[in-house]
Amino acid sequence: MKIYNTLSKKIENFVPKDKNNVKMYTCGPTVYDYAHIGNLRTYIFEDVFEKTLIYLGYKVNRVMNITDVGHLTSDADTGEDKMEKGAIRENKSVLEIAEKYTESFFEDLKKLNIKKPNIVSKASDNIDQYIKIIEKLIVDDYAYISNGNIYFDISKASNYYQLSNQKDLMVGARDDVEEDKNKRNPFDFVLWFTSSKFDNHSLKWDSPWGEGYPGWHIECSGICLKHFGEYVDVHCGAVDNVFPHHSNEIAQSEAYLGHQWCNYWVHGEFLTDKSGKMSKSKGEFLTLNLLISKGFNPLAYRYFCLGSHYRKQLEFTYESLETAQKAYLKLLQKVKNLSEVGNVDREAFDLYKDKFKSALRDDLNTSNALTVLYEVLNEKKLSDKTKKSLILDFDQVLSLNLNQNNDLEINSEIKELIELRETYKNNKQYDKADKIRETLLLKNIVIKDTKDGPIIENKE
RNA sequence: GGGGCUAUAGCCAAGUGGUAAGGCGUGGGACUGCAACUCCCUGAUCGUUGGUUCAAAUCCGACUAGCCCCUCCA
Repeated sequence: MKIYNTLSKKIENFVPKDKNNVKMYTCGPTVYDYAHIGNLRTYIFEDVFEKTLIYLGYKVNRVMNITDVGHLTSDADTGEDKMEKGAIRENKSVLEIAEKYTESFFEDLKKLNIKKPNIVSKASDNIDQYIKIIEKLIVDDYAYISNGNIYFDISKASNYYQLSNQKDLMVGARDDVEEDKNKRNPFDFVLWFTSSKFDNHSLKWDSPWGEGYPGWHIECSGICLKHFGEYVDVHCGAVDNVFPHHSNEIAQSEAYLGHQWCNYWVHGEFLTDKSGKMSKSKGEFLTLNLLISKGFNPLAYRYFCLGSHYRKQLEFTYESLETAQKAYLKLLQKVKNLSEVGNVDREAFDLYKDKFKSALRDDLNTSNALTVLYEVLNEKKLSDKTKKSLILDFDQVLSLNLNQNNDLEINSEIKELIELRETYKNNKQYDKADKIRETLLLKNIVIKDTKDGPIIENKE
């Protein structure tokens, strides 16, 4: 398949190092608060990516980290730990915070039909691994100690600019970030914090450099190296990770390994709103549960994301989500209406499956993939059976629950009501007939009059 | 200040040199007691402006607008 590689800034052929086995690393959440739907967009994209690879015949081994320590708002001495901040906010321990939001994160993934990665690893479970890496980096002179903290020395990494081409660092581009005076070079980043920074930090571990905790970037490198060894095929995240997070990961990992490490870097774009990037501190904090409480189907949000391209910013408005939901429910309905009779036309099946594959193979063009789905649905020459098998096949990647059946249980009471309504209709007693329709609706049953008599359906 | 992205109908969006896919919505029609469902019909010359070319939404330049990153964020 073809995929855009941030490393080369080109669409490239994706070729794993080991034939059909793909090693995929995806940056996970920092679990200090609920995920907002912008965060979730990235996980939807990664899910589609993983499922596409599987659909195309690859075996995918995927690792994701859960950041429960070390993610600071700044390296400077005033920088706060996000986890610690969350704990204070909710008057809970850091561990409780981590547990609570990890759980809610995976609940969100489940609602969006996102497959859980094979391996999920907590940052705090891999301290030994970070220490091992940092020790070697110090020995090899890639890292130095300053004011108790260990920093990676960027001047030693010749490959540092390959990912972001970032050459001019504007220190303190954000007002709320202060410069870390302990660094030799502003690009240097922390590998290990010691107690010199925060005496009251609740999570700390022994290390050769004193009690402390790891920096944010070493966490992903550590977990990735631990599970995948010397090479990883593809590393994903959102665009804001390109610099500094992923640039730093490359620097430290390749310094540690002594050779090139990851061939493909794939990044998802942001979900924005009218004012720009979606964030937890600005504007409405849009969680998946909030959307659900407003009557949206989580999979309508997935459909909304699928309609766009992962490398394009997508602006969220309630209007467009409503449009997506309407289209999604309509799609479900149409698939539901397909009958199971007839045979599958193998030739047509293969033809459309190829089309669908081509769309995905083309840098995950999900929008075109959906178009193929509609093409199948609207093609008059195809039997319902063929359509249904194709659509269910596509749904392995799309994961839109298109396989819902319309198997509604009709008990005798309902049957009688329907028959009674027919009688009223025939007698033109429409007010009574409509009353029955309302009664059934209260039981979540929708009745529709067709040429062949009334049919009933579950209310969506 | 440095780095990068985007700009196609009301909305989402495909398109990577040969005279604009698809979805939603809108309007009209068929069906219906009404409604819903379903079906049919219905719209844009592609931010602006130069240029390259027989031919450009597609390539090049300028401009305009918006967004992102530069140690919180997916």
